[in-house]
Amino acid sequence: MQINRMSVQLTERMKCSECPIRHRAVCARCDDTELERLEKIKSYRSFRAGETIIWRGDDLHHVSSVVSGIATLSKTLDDGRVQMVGLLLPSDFIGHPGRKTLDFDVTAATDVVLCSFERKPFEKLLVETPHISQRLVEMAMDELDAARDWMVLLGRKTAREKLASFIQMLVQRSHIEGSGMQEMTLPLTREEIASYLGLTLETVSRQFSQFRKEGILSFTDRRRFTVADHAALLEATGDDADGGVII
Amino acid sequence: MQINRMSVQLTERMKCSECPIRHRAVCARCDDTELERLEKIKSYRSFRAGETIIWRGDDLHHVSSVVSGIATLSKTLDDGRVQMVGLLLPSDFIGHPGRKTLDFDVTAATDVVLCSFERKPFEKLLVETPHISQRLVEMAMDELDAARDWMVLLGRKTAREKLASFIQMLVQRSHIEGSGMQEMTLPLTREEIASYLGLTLETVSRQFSQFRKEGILSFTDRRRFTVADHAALLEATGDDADGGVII
DNA sequence: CGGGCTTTTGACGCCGCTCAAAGATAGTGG
DNA sequence: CCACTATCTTTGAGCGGCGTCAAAAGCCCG
Repeated sequence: MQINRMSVQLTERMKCSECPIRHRAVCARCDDTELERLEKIKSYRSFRAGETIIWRGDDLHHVSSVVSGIATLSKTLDDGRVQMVGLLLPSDFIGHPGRKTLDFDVTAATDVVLCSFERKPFEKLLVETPHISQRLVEMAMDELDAARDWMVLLGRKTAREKLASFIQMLVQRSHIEGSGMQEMTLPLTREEIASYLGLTLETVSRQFSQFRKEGILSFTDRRRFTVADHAALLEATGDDADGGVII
Repeated sequence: MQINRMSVQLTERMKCSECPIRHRAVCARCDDTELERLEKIKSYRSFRAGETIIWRGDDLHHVSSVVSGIATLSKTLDDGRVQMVGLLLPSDFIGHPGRKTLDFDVTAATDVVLCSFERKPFEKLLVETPHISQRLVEMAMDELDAARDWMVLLGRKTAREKLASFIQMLVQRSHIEGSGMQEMTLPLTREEIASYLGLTLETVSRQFSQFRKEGILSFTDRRRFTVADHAALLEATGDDADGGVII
């Protein structure tokens, strides 16, 4: 765990029309006029890996889209048990229209760049421009679907199935066309993966070792690996042939 | 489990303005004009306890609000393991704007009455009347919050904590003012509760017995009970003093 | 009264947690 | 550039909570 300094850095201005997440983020359906209004209240903010972006209960001054990097949402029980409740990838949205705090911590797992909007003006826009709330419904519904797949994983899957499902999700996500064995990098530590899967870090480590022994995964490094036997990985997820999608 | 006959029954017409869920359902923010448009495409449908309302993958002809009763959302793995992924109470919404199927089964846990809208016209309305999509965002966000609390329960809580949290949720929900020990009725069987909590029905039963032995719950019947020691129940949830809200 | 559910309770075993220690890696400062 | 330290990861040993299997008891409805 790294020290959480307030080292927010402003990134140079970028035109929405040139934004890499333009077509998938909350602004996806906006027309030029709406985009102009968004431009006025937006700013880019950067966070280093390990930094906390938002603490549970903090007053939210911004709502944001993830432009690059990976952030985690997590909840902590009184006695210190932690459960990750969300994984934010580029284009995902942070914020809860109608409320001014979040009930979980948001942390940068890797270096992260956010496109942030001031909350108040954004909520005004939300009422006035249907394209944004329509897109927000879609995104919230998709996230609900993902949350439900995740609940099946947490409630019913074995440690082996959980880890296989997690890796399969990573593969599907980074698999931007062009099959074949490409090297993958784990965006999370063993402890974070354990927190994601409702396991302990020791169990996660043991299951990784097991997959390595079985020739399903091949590690070059503790963070970098390739899927050597994709069929076996799918088999290990416990899902239907297709491999249930998680997020 | 009961046989799932297609015994959908039409309920007599009711004016939206007199609807018991008028102020909390998807139509909460609608003005009279919008309500009139909704009236034209709405119909009431009733289901008996145990009936399946929608099968995973079925073409959706309607989207609906629960008017009365309790419905469950559940997912089944290949080998038969089942995880409940949602519990629908009056005013909750069934449907996924932009898709024509659901990825889970919807089942009536008790007798259920739905207020259903034809899907196509509803989606048209969604684009044209911002009040509906705004309300839908709110509801989806609330459900996401609930799903996240649920993930903590599934991933990190013990059997005892899970059951205590479940009962605490029931108490909070039915506790419509007027404290004191009021008798509660479990809306689900042991098996359904187990499916909700990521446990087996035997473990649920054992934990109920344990709470009875400890004098925390007092049963008059296997479905009816009162909370005899509310402080101890809260203590057993594993949450903060307030008792984390689930859904 | 009898048959089918639901629920309870017991016996037992295993998966994953806990505790512990050593190994690998990266970052820091001399 | 290397030693030192902090962090992350691996691996082992042991145990306990919860799942599995089994049987009996309670309850509802015909």
